[in-house]
Amino acid sequence: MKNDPQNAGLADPFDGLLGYQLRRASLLMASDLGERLESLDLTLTGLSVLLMIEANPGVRQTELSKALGIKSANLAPLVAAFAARGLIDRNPTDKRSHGLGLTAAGRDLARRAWSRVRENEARFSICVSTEERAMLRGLLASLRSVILQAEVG
Amino acid sequence: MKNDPQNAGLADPFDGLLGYQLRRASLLMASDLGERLESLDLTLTGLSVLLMIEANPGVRQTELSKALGIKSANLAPLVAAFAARGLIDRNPTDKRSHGLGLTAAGRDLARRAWSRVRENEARFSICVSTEERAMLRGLLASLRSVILQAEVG
DNA sequence: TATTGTTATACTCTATAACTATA
DNA sequence: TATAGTTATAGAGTATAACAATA
Repeated sequence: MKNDPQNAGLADPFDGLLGYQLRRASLLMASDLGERLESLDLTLTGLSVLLMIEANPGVRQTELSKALGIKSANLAPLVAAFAARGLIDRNPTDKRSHGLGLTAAGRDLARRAWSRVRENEARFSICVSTEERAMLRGLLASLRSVILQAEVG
Repeated sequence: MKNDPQNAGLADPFDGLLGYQLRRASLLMASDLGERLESLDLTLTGLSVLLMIEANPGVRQTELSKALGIKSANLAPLVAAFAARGLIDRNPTDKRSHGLGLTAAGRDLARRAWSRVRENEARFSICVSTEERAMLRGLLASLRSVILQAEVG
């Protein structure tokens, strides 16, 4: 595992902070998954794009951009690179947008990527009971509701 | 809040994944805190450096680098910039290393930064009961033990 | 020889602004 | 006018390699 911080002997002033605890846990799992994806030539962001297209065939880049929290300006080169690798195809909807879908090669890569994702989940899921997992999902939903509330109100 | 993903109408293939849930929650809180720190001219990384020095006066850069998971090559310019802003001083220990400490200006900035951190925690902590927070801390500890076990064994 | 700190450099991710073409 | 996609560019963060000074 790359870059796991070790607080050997130092006081950790962030230990009680929710945001810091989330960040540490998130970075640990992301680092492990990132390593598992290297041999597939996929980054975490690339993975999210690939699997989101797989789950939503015909999706447009603007929709993808909103769903993944990636600026459309940053999504463009990712999609272009996937197209260049023969992983996705673009079927025109109107003359300014395309519906994205996976090619056979793209579906095959997605299948192998899912396998790595399951390995990653399995490695860490032994730490988390079913109840804890449900709690996490509830926490995330609560966090997002706080945001939506602030933006609308 | 910048870049909060909105899965409007799209299937979310990652919804059940622990790593993805952690990532989403972590990025939400980090984004909020990052905005609160802008007016103090602090990034999240800069904050962690400042507060770690505050909690560990006399710490050397190598120790700081290990504790925060920042390469010493990347810590050097951060520390230099803080010194240039008059926030930290460097007291020589031997002739190749210095003990880092906060100046009066640094302590004042740390005080204001802590206030922003508490605002950030308060905004989201209404989502999390004391029991949930304890579970989260336990989860993080479990995750890290999985890593240490794999590295040693 | 190993350690501490530094410089140089490159790559990824993310952000804004400006642009083209189309609706 | 607004939308879809793209290009250019800049700022963080992080990675490795090479280096000087010191232990």
